[in-house]
Amino acid sequence: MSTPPATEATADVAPCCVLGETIDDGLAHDLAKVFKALGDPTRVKLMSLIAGSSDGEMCVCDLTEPVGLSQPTVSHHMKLLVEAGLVAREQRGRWAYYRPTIDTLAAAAKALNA
Amino acid sequence: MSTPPATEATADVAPCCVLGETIDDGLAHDLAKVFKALGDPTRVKLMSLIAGSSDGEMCVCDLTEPVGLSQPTVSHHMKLLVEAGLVAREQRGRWAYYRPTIDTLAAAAKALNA
DNA sequence: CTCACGTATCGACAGATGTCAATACGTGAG
DNA sequence: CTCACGTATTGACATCTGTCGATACGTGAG
Repeated sequence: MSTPPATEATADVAPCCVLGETIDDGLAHDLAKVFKALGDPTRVKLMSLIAGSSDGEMCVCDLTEPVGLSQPTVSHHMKLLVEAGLVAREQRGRWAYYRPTIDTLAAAAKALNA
Repeated sequence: MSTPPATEATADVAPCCVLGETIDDGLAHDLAKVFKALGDPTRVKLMSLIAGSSDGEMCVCDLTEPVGLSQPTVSHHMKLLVEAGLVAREQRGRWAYYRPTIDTLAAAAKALNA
């Protein structure tokens, strides 16, 4: 990426959006990052799988089969979800466990209802 | 696209998503379509502009300047938002007015909390 | 009808994105 | 330490996406 060195990592949606006020460039960028992370059917499925799991968390090894993609690809998608702040990653032993951060999506959606 | 000829036009999010149940391919596709439409800072701004306007609706001519893009580009973005079911288009005279359909986003977000 | 004007479509192009195979990294077991 | 195994990174490639200029389409004014 020609990534602007700024900002980054777990874009946290920001406070609000008063009626009649237009959101600024930075907020628009952060919101878009969250929505873009969910703008792929595979990642939607991943989110659904994790959210719907009995423990509320899953490791990569459990996710590759349901979505039918290679391990590196799933790992890539999970990284995007983490960077968007939609899931949290926790390393336990050799496994990486992911759990949803549902508030992020709710906050992003709320910011647009304005 | 190698687009499946099926489905299409104003993807309407679908009913639900019970806890413990994984969403199917079609629903994942529809949800992704909605989120992808908001996965661009320009479109986030456009949504915000329209939602925040006093009349609750705006025409393309009022949108080009705030986002600083050409008319064809704005028209293109609006088309995507319409196809995602996030805004409704109404032609009145020579102008095309757009108004938000906020329920679409709320329903999509809800489907993921599952 | 003809014209002006707001909007949509087309063609083109640079850059982003999803995917994989190959490989590197980290951690627990022996 | 060494090895096996789960995960992440890299490099490559086809496709998708955002943007523009040029142009076509539709509608109200004259």
